[in-house]
Amino acid sequence: MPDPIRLLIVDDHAVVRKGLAMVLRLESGLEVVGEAENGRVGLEAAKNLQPDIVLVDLVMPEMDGQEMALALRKSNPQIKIMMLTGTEVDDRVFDLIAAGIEGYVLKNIEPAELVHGIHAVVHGEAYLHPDVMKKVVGRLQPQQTAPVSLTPRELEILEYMSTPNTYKQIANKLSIGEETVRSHAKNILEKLKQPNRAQAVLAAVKMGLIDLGD
Amino acid sequence: MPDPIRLLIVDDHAVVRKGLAMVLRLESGLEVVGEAENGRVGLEAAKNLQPDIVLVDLVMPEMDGQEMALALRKSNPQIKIMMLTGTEVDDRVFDLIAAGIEGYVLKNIEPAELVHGIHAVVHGEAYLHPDVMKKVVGRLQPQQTAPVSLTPRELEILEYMSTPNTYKQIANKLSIGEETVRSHAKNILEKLKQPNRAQAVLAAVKMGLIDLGD
DNA sequence: TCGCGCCTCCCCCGCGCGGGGGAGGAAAAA
DNA sequence: TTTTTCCTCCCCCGCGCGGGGGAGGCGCGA
Repeated sequence: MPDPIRLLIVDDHAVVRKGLAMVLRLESGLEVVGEAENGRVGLEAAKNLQPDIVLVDLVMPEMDGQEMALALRKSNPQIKIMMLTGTEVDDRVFDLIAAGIEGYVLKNIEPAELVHGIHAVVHGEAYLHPDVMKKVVGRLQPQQTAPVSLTPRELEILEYMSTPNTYKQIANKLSIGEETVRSHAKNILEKLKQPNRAQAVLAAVKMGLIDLGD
Repeated sequence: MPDPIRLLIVDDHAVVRKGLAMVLRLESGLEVVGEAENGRVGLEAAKNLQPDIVLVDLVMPEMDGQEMALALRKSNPQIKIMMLTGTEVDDRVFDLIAAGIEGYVLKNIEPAELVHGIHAVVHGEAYLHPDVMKKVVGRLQPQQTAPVSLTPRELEILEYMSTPNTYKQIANKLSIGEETVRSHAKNILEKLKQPNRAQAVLAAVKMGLIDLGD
């Protein structure tokens, strides 16, 4: 039997905190080494206790889960973080994921599933609640609802607009006149309601019309 | 007890296909309604059998899993798709996710976990194998390795450069001279090796220096 | 003390680009 | 057949921007 996973619970609701601790203490392989009632206290506790993982409630007074997570990630990046939140999936999940937070679960999760997630996160995996994952995956998928309708030619021009090519160069590559390209570009800017080429390309990326291609 | 989930298995290796079918048949709530040995046959079978979900091997002769998945998604979008693949996570996972494939598991998955994933997918959730999810999440995370070193001020200017603001407007917002902004911009373009503002912003997004913010 | 990086500001030049028009032809829809 | 959409091409104008210089002040580390 390996060393138990040392975890810290940070939640402003005592009943939730205690309940969570009680449930998790029943699990072999887990050791609740501390509790905290807000982000500020939790941050200090994490630094002192050096747990393997911190369960943090997202909404808290004084210092919320997001703030704490970002601060903790900065000061002690080796400590894993699992975010807890209510039933609705907050949009901040994307900021948190972008910041490298490994776990994100809703409070309606089954204890067994939470334990599973804790193990996954401690072992270096990412664990997202199904609802969260769905949302994240959905974000990855291009919006199939295209509020803007670009013609095939315009879409083609738009892709070239995301390259360093000038309109003249684009024209040459497509074997059409520069004025034609400029004409398409004007229509594209109007359709996308963007003031210039740079913004149009950015907007197009957001809309999934074109991709970065890495 | 609700109606069992009707599933179709598509894999070119008979032993894998049969084994999978046998294991899944043991599960109550699941009904293996068909098997196919490649994408072309599988596609026809799916259209005829109208299963709830199709388990598709990614690598197959004649028509591979990706082709089949895309074709099936087009013809019968209500049929869920779960992709099976070897141990390594293929880069095509991103294309598949982008195409709206709901599931993606590796063949080393535990049967119980697979059953769990099947249920999840049929119920409208997305199910990705932990390794796959890790890779996907990793893609979402900005690269922390910054090969280019911009000064704090330059980074600030760069963020403004991703907005419709002109240099003069940026200058006003920062309460500095327009020439100063232009000067920073010139340095930024040089450091990023980008020919113009649009490319610089795109490159910055790719490098994770700035985010789209949606 | 002497650099060196950073922030600040200035000049000139040329051109790419956005915005305002218009026009013709081909193909698809009405 | 008429109308509409799309692609093609043209004009003018103003200005934002990229590229080439230079310069002064400030703080920090050598």
